[in-house]
Amino acid sequence: MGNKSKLFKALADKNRLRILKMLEVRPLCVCEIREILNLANSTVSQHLAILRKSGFIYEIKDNKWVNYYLNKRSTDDVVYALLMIIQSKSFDDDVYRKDAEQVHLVDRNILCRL
Amino acid sequence: MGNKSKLFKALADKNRLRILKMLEVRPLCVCEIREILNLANSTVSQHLAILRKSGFIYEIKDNKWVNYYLNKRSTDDVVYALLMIIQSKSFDDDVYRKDAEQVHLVDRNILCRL
DNA sequence: CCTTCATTTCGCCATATACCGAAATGTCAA
DNA sequence: TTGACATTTCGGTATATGGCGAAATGAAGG
Repeated sequence: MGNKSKLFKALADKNRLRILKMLEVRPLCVCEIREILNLANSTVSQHLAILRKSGFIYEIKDNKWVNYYLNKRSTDDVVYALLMIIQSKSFDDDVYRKDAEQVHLVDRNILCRL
Repeated sequence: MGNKSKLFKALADKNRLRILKMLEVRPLCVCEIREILNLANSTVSQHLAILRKSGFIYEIKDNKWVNYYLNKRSTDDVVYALLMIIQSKSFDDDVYRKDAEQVHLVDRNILCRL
């Protein structure tokens, strides 16, 4: 329903696509994403809010961190289909591969201080 | 390859989505689209250029008109999958339905003068 | 070659978006 | 309650985008 272009707007940003591809590897907190994308915490937080409002991700608070998850079981057909595309083999890029490696390396207990 | 966000940017506009949904009904020229969207010819032309450069549509010149077609047989997996979503039953809206009606009614021989 | 007419390109303006740092918020543990 | 720390919200700025009208382009016919 509503405004379909809003869904595509959420995906129409290089950094937000990188975030979704990283969440494909595992759930992440803001500071882990900040470290990999090399952006300000506030900027990452904004991107996550946009992806969450569109239904592509959801959050679960855990201790002092907020973990963000890829919403693989979205009940919105369009969101679900879009996430399938983004997770498909064809949706690939050097940047995404490098980010995925970083996701395995980052440790929130070391890097998280503003 | 290249910049995946560019594909989503092309779809991240209300009027460009309306154009794709109208082309689902039948090929159209610039002035028919202008009439339905109520935009300037130059604006429609820009939107079509963006959709064409991303591979969602193609053009075939016919007499004095340029006809734009939905590129249903795109060889780019991602473009193909995105067009499938846009053509799916779930991708619906009152605006798209009204536009589709208009597409049946417009006659380029009557309305085309700048 | 000249005219006509659909379309595209250009220059400009208003709004939307991405980004940052600073301040506010929220949560946990001392 | 207070302090520490992850996150979000706020205010501001630079760039990107969508819109228009005018001028340029291109194709068809006289």
